[in-house]
Amino acid sequence: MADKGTYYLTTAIAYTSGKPHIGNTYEAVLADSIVRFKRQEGYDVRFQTGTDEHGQKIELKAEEAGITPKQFVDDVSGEIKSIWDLMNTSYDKFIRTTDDYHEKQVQKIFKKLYEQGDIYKGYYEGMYCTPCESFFTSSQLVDGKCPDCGRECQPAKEEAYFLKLSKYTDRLIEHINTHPEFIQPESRKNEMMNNFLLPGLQDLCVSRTSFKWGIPVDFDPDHVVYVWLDALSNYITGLGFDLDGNNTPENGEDLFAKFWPADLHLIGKDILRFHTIYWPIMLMALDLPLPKQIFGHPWLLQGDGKMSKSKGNVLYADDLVNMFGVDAVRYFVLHEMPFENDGVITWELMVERMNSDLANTLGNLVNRTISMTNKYLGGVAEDKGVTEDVDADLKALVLGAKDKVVAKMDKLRVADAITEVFTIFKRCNKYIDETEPWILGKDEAKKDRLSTVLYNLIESITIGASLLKSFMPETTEKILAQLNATERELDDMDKFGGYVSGTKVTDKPEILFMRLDVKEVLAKAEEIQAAQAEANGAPQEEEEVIDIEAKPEITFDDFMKLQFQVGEIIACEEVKKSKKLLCSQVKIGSEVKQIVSGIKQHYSAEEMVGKKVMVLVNLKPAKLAGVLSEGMLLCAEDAEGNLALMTPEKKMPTGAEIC
RNA sequence: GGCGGAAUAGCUCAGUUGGCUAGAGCACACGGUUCAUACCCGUGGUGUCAUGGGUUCAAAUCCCUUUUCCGCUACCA
Repeated sequence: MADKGTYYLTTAIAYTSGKPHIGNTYEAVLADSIVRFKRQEGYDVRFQTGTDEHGQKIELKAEEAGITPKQFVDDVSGEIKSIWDLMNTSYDKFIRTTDDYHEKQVQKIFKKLYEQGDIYKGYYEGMYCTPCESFFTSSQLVDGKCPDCGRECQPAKEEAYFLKLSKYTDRLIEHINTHPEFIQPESRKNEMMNNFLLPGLQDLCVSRTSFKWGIPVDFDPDHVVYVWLDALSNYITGLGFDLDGNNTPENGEDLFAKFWPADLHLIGKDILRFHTIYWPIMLMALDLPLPKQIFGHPWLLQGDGKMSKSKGNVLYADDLVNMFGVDAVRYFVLHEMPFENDGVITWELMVERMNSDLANTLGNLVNRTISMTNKYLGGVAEDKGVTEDVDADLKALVLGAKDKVVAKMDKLRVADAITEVFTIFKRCNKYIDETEPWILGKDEAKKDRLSTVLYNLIESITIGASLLKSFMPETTEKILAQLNATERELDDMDKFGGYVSGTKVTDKPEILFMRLDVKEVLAKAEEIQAAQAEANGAPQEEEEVIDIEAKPEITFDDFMKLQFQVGEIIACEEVKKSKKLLCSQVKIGSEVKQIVSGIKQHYSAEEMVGKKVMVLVNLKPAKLAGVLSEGMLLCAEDAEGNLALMTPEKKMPTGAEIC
């Protein structure tokens, strides 16, 4: 096999705040199928994945669980690794951002950038929510309030270190413009350019003092390194990179020298900005070469309703594998994912693909071929050279498949590549109909033709199964074992006839993929959902309790300053410019007030009309999204941010005082 | 609000620089077949290619109107 050079691929490192669902798992499988194919093509491959383990969220989760952050991330990282293993991903390196060599290099990088003036100390200004201990930008606020808890935020500032981005912006724009393949899919390029690069970048905050669970800034111990400088560096620290040039070799090899720059960073489309702007600038500041390509893949979404842990309808890889098997799940996530748009996953769609593609087209083909070989030829198909016109068409298609798959994979069109492989199997099924072996089998004079036909089939399936290896490695093995064939190298796929004539196939063909009944699968899925809901949401449903931060005590006089009345909503419309606001005309006594509320996601304008609600009447009028609001509709809010309007429990006239 | 993208068969989508009767898969119907996991093969669409207009010998493909959906909008990992 030709030596094609090196190929270094990374996935994003998974955040260890909880068990990854099938959407996260997809990325690992996609990456795996790409690197497996590269290996098949003859590249010297390095495949790195891992976990991102720092941050405030983890500190809080660990505290909730009553364990140390390290214990917490050890558990979750282990779970993620075991899912990656379950999915048969062939990573060479599983990095953790709590690994000591990583932490050490991040500290060195931080210090160097500080010393050369690319990182400076300043103040991080923003809106601060005291109970949540979180900073937000003004654009993140919802109606001027904390997006997490809905309470007022105060302008505040915190000492922080910043990475200067402006210095490298022009170079980055130049790089992006001269390397059209750098950002994939290309449509994302515009978003980065128009929203960030061209208007000018704000400097990036790279340290925090508000929590401790992070890599300490060694020369300023009040600070921990914040998120991206830590997380993104994994791509080089995982190769043994050392800032002073003393790279740590692995098995005697300097991997950084060998594999950097990366050929592909495979990430979700939501973190493209960090990989196409901040990471390249960090590398420029370190005077290191930029990765060759960054591909922001689309998401795999749940079909029926939003994924929610409390509903118990989150799909996890292990549940799917239990139901369908590893390769079927791999096939599904790879096949169902279009290139630029999000894909959909449901139990029904899984069953459909499983039955029609895997059981019917592929599994049944292998099965019928082997059973005919046994039935008519005692399990031994020989190439007797008795050909007919139909053979040429079959051979042409089978031999042409490799180049098509290669072309698709070069463009990272993995779903299309799999489809190309399956055209082989479909063509084989047609070939059986064209040649009708069961008729040949009845005529002793046609035995040589029959043998040739079955040989052609076995040879075609051998090639098809070998091409399938990157996507469904276990299936490839099973098929080849049943045919007693050896795997065909990619370079040998331009010749027909590699299968050793006269080999005996298995006399006990195993079913590769069992057909499934949709109803049975859905019934089992419901059991899984119920179990999940019980594990995650049951206590909440029984009796959910919410504790909120206590506000300072007020006097009765303070309370009496507030005027609450029953109001009737007589008209309501959406505020056009806003995603969250509804504008209501509220009749309070004989007066009508206009009130804007952030409840569009919970109530439609139509259903608002006619409701009697609790209104804070003497609130100072304010403009929300340019619309005047003369009061406030009061709502109860649960932990997930769902709102419920307060309405009088008995019939009350509009204008009635609430006291 | 700003920038960008998309609207094609019941469903999911292909349609390269404008050019032969607009395609694939799934689903559905009918026919064939029986080696096989009730499987496989064949046949079947009058689709206003979202809308209205324009450029052209020729437009799903280029330009403009309108409508609807979607993405991004900065420090969230």
